[in-house]
Formats: sequence, structure tokens, C-alpha cells
Amino acid sequence: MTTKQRIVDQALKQFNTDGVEKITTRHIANELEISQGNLHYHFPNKEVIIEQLFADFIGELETLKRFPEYNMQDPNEVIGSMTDNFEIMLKYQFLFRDNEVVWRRVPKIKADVIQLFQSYKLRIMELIATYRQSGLIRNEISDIQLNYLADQFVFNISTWLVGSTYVGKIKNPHEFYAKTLFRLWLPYLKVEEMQKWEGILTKL
Amino acid sequence: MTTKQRIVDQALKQFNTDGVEKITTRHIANELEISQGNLHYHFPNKEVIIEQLFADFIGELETLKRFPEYNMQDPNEVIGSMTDNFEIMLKYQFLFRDNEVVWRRVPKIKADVIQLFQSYKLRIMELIATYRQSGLIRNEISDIQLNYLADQFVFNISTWLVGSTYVGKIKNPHEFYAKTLFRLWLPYLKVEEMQKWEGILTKL
DNA sequence: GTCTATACAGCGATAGAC
DNA sequence: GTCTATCGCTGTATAGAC
Repeated sequence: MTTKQRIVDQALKQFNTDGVEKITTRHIANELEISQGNLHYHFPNKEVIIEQLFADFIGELETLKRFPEYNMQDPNEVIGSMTDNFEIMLKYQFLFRDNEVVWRRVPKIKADVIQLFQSYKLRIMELIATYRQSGLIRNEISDIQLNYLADQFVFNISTWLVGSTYVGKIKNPHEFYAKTLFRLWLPYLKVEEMQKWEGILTKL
Repeated sequence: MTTKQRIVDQALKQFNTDGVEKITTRHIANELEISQGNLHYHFPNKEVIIEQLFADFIGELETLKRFPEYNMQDPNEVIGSMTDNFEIMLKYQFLFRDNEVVWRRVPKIKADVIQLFQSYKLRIMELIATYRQSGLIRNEISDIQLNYLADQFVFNISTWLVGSTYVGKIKNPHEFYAKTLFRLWLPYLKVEEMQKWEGILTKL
């Protein structure tokens, strides 16, 4: 492994555990037992390390299957899709837990993250439309409320890493919160479908 | 106004706009046109200022009417109750936007905030039980799902200030998100009730 | 209570030897 | 590519005069 890669890996580790504002280039260098001078040879400053980590995050997201490749009529695949996404977010959790700190240092990341979640909303709205055409969704639910449902999905996706700290430790948080996210659907489904989906959930 | 109070007010202002990790005692003193030495006479360090602000936050929360004093059968009062809470959270928003940074500096605040939101969950569960007894809630909804609804309320309350930054600027965010929170109820209500409540919402 | 002055530690960044 | 040495800046904290 190259020194450059070791720096990135170690930075991620320490950002996640100790916070991006506390960890300095010195801390990272010390932990790796290399000199600061060496670290600064590879990265001129902390911002560039953060940018690299964000690029890695986006890169990993793009290795995932795309929505159309999942069979979203199958609840298990829906949960699987969410779990995959959440696992990557968990790996780069400092980007979301300390989002304000990161954004103040590297404003470009804010714009990119916002755009990312907006694209999620579009995909979820398409999914809702599909479910509706398939007759899964209750007829009494208004369009406004369905748009709200999409907002709630995005809201949960974008803030679960913050909200989870209020709840406490969980073994596999990415799996747990994927299932939690899935529960958002239930009261919007027709009764038979709701009970079927809830059955799947309790068996997992 | 005493110097001590002026320091607290100015600190809150700058923490909210520029971030608690960036603002130092020097910044606050400069902005107030007093010396650092003077500031340190009143507050030994930044942590104590933060603790003071948190105490003020709790103090303001306690001036609110308590749940039983609201008529929670009246949707308008439900929204009003949420709006009141959100307004105070908005005033002290750095505590929630930069929660991790604050907690790393003053760990006690983390424990207190977690406890606060847990007490919210209990109150919401009581409210759900009341609504259920009044026959407002759909019979098909399982107990697990109702517990989940309470979790969703707490989740939304604890993270709305984070989630709102992903959405964009809004004039009166505390009002807007109180209404948003209110919409969580709708798909859990019996149809006639749901339509009544949704009607109230669109009129506001 | 408020000021000036100062000490001290830690961070970011660079120069220069190997 | 890696090291040591060092500089300038900023943040925290204290001493002492008024």
C-alpha cells in the first residue's frame, strides 16, 4: 500500500472516531509513524484529504447497482438496496455526522451532497409512481402526501447517521436503519400489502 | 445589559452563523470590542460559555406550556405546541447542527439531550395511546408500527435542523417544520379524520 | 471590572539535507 | 520519498496595572 493511500485510510479512521475538527495533519502523521513533512508532501493540507475521501465515497456509491437493476417490486430487494447505500454512508460517516464542519471547510462538498440527495428524491418519486400504478398504494392518499413521503425518505436517508447517535449503539446500524426506512412505506400501502410487507420485516 | 450577558448573546450569534469550532474567545471579544482578558474574567473558557447557552436553552424550554395544558385533540394546538418547541431549538440551533462538535467538547450535554428526546418519546407515546382510545387511529396499524411512529416523531424532532440544511432556505423554518412534523400523523388516521386534518394543514 | 502584556501550546506550512 | 528543523500564526490562559 502506498503512503498516500495509508494517509487517506488513517484520516478516515480518525475523522470518524474523533471528529474532523480535532484531527490535524500531525495526529495522522503520528499515528502512521511518518513525519508531518512527509504527509505534507502527499497532501498540501487537510482540505485536500477531505476532498479525496469525498471522491472515494462517491466512487463507491457508483459501484452499486442502479435502481432499475433492482427488482423494486420485491420488498427484500428494496431493503437490500437501502442496506447497500447505508453501508457506504456508514464507512464515510464523518461526512454526515460532522456535515456542517466539513462543509465550512470545503463548501463544494455541500453542493454535491445536496445534489446527490435531490437525485435520490427523484428516484423515490419514480418508485412511488410505480407502486401506485401497480395498485399497492391506498387510494385515499393525496398527491401532496405522497410527495411528502418522498421527502421523508430523503430526510431519513440524509440524517440517519445523526439521528442514530440520539438512540444509542446498534450492532449493524446500516442494516437496522435500512429496515427502519422500509417501515415508512407501511401505512401508505393497502391493508393486504401492508401486512405482507410487515411480515417480511419481522422475519428478517 | 451586563458584560456577561453580552458575551453569551454574542457567542450564540457567532456559534450559530460561523460554527462553534471556528469561533474562539478572541472572535467574540473582538466583536464586542472588549479585551480577551475581560472575557476570560467572566468565562474561564469556551466550554463554560457553551454550558451556559445549553442551560439557557433548557430554561426556555421549561417556560413552555406542558403537554397536558395543550388540548391535543385540537390539531391546531398540536401544531402550535410543535412550533413553540421548534422556535427555541432554532434559536439555539448550533446545539443541534453542530451537535457532535458540541458533545465532544462538553460530553455532559450529549447525555442531557438524549434524555430530553427520550422524554419526548414517552410523551408522544402517551399521545398516540390517547388518539387510539379516541378511535382516531386506523385499526389495522400494529403496535410495532405505532411504536415506530413515535420513533419517527423523535427522529424528526431531533434532526430537523440538520435535515433542513439539505433542503434550502425557508422563511420561518420552525413553522414550516412543525407542519411537516404534523403530516407524519396523516396516514395513520382513519380516512375521515385524515381528510379533516389535511384540510386544516392546507388552510394554514 | 476592564485593560495591556505576555507566556505557552498546537497547528499549518516550507526549506533543505539525505 | 522521507526526514529534521524551523517559522509564523492563532488560540488559551494568566499576571499585574488601573
